[in-house]
Amino acid sequence: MEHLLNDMALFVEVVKAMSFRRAANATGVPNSTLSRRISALEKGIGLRLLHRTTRKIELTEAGQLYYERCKRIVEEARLAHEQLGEMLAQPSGVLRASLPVDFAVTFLAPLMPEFSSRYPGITFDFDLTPRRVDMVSEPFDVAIRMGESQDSNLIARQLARLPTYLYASPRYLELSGEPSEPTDLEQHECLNILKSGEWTLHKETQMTKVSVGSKFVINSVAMIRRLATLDMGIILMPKEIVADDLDNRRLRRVLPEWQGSPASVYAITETRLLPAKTRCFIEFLSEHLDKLCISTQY
Amino acid sequence: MEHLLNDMALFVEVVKAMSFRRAANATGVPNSTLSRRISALEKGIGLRLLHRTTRKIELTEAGQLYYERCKRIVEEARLAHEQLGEMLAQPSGVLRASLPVDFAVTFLAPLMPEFSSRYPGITFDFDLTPRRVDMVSEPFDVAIRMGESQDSNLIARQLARLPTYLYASPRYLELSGEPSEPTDLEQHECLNILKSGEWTLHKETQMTKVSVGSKFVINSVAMIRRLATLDMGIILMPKEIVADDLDNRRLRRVLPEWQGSPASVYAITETRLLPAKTRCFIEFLSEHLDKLCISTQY
DNA sequence: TTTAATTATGCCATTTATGGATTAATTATT
DNA sequence: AATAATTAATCCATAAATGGCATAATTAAA
Repeated sequence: MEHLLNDMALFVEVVKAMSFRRAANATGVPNSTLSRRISALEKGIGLRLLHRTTRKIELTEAGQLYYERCKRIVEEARLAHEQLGEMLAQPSGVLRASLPVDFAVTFLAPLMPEFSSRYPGITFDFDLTPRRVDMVSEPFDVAIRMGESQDSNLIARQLARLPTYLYASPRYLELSGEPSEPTDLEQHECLNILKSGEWTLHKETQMTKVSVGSKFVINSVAMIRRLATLDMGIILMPKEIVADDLDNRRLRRVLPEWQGSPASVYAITETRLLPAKTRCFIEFLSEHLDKLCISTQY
Repeated sequence: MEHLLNDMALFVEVVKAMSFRRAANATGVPNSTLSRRISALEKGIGLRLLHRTTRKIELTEAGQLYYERCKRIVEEARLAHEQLGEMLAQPSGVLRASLPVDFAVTFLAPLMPEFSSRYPGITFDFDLTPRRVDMVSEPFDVAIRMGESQDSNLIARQLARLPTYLYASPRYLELSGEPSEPTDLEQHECLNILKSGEWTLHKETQMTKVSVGSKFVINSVAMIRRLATLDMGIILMPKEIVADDLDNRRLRRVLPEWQGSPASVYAITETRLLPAKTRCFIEFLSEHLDKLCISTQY
């Protein structure tokens, strides 16, 4: 009793084909179903729409009237879906993203000129407030997170695994001595994001874990990096973050044979049913950050 | 995967209520169904339409766009159905009927002034060609038939059972003698529709059958009646048919204690799903012919 | 007139959707 | 801060729709 809308579409098909059978062939809906659905529609309305003879069908007066209306309605519905399809295919609209400021400044900013010119229809609304994984209540299209963000019922796609390296300022190393083995780090001030107590280091096939300590608990990469340039300790992070400091010799690499566990970058969305703008953004980031990984891996 | 059209309507309801629960209350569709149908719609389109939190829902960009389209489409569909509903309720249009000429002249014609003024929106297309029960191929809204017309898969509604009486011209009775018992009829020229050989006669609780013969096989009531007025035999028919002849003394009743089996009048339609014009016509005939039956029964 | 072809519908086993109660989760209230 | 209340999503037994096949009925062709 509530299939009226869909039956309308079937009715339009039958009338267009002027035959149940041809409509069945055209639509893939079996003729038994067509026949039953049209009958149900007629009963639902209370009027016969088609005069059926075994050889051909004709519209009744009511059917003629109804068809004219239905044709338009079904057509408009098709257009509505197509329009949404374009939204799926043609990236446009406002892209609302929540990102860590350090990721935005270091990785995203350099990619924006190309992205923006490739997808001129997209405008941007970036929120760099740290850690806001509300996603469900906040109207973000996507959030970028670094580290392991395993929030339940959110979709996390890994964009990159950035290799990390150890850095310190020349003056810090002068004062505290340069470590020559990973275990030496336990005697040093190791500035870490949050208060985790263990760094995993790799050298070719070797792997070792060192528990590291620090006076600081800080949730800002920029601040940790700034402290490192002020000779406050050793840091472990992707080289891109400290590229400037390396150029200016404010920092230099420590234990250059060793590297830390890659820092994962995730794009987090509330659903997999994404509009084109979001899909393109994530895809673009994934491609370009992947390149970055490969180019710096070795 | 093919419920898109109906899900559109549900989506509109949910958005109007801005809540699955309220939409469920408003529409009677359980919220579990709403939830599943909206999800199916989103998967079908490939885009999320609603941002759901446990406390409230919001439209996504795509949802906003889609809603504006859907609202209009659903509204138009509702209007289309209402318009057809009016067709059901407000009798109008051309009424195409096939009727026996004798029925039309004798019974229908006198009723037409009242019917026509009660339903001014109806115009008429009467076909008085004898016996055309095509119905399915011919675009008749209704056919009136007298006698027993038990055509399969056509809907026959009995409009009246008209009592029949025996009539003959005074001169015929002079020449052939006046029957005093039903069995006397077997010696007379009994003019009959078609070539049936038996008349069933009633007198209060008595019933008797007489086999009757005639030189004629005729399928026209008018012709039989004309022959009777020309002293050619005895006829058995409703009194209304011969009312004029009775007034003019061209015919008078024979065996006045006896009457024949009632002649049934049927309205035959192809379907029960009738537009108002047809329903009103049949209803009107039924009422007025019924009155006729009762008034003449005794 | 007979034959063949075409079409809508009835039937029934299978697939699919439904709906009431439960669950998980979040907001408003105390 | 903790509780209560409200809401959307999930589960599963039941109900309904589907689709392939057979049938009836009719027209076109032979």
